[in-house]
Amino acid sequence: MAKAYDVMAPTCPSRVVLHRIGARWTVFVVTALADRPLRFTELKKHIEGITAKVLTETLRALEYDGLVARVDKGGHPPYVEYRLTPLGRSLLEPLSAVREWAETHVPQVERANRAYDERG
Amino acid sequence: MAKAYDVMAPTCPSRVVLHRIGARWTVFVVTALADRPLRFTELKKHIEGITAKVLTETLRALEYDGLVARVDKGGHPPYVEYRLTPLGRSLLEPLSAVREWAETHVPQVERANRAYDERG
DNA sequence: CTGTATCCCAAGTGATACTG
DNA sequence: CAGTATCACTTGGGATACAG
Repeated sequence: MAKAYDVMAPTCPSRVVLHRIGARWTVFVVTALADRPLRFTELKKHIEGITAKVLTETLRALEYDGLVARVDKGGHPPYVEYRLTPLGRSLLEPLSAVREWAETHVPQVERANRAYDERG
Repeated sequence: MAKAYDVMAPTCPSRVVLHRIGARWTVFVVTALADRPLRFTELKKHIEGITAKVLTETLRALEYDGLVARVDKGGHPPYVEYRLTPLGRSLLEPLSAVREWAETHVPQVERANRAYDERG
């Protein structure tokens, strides 16, 4: 029996999903929420360099896809926390593997870049 | 001792690497080359919907980063094949995990989308 | 604190046509 | 077969200011 979904097929919905989870900041947010829920500002501090606008967009997208839950606890000042859903948690391992690959293979990639440049 | 590289740091080179391997078509090319080397046209046929221009750009980027080797065997008509390097092969497992997650979780994501829409 | 609202820009992508 | 060359276009992303 054939696979139900195949990213190699141009109209397969899995391409949409793959594109979503491959969005620039997804891996950062999911990684940051791995251990515990975080509030908006905590997330922003954790993911250095992200702007409020982009963080908001990323969180909305993840919420839309059911990867992150937004929990509004109300009060003044507002208290909102974000946590991984079970679905989001299931993505943690694959994404962490990619993130770790990036962190551990910087030297090899840089070496390859230099080699390529020297060859012309 | 602290990690040598940390994607959460805004200037860390691992962010560049992560961005590169997160490029739209990287996962497709790496996946396609998992089992055997492929020629340009074979790759293009395999990854349905990719254009020659984008495939070329993706292959050049992967070559630059040392993930893919371009082997020109000459002749007429030209015979060029692309194969994963050991470095590229080491990326295969992480990327396949992400691709498989996308392929297996389409229903859950679609359900979350509907739920979100119904809530408003 | 938790966001929105604008505006702007560069990069990425895609369609099409062409070449060695 | 294995690409290049253009061009048009969209989208994502960043800066900044503001609001409930």
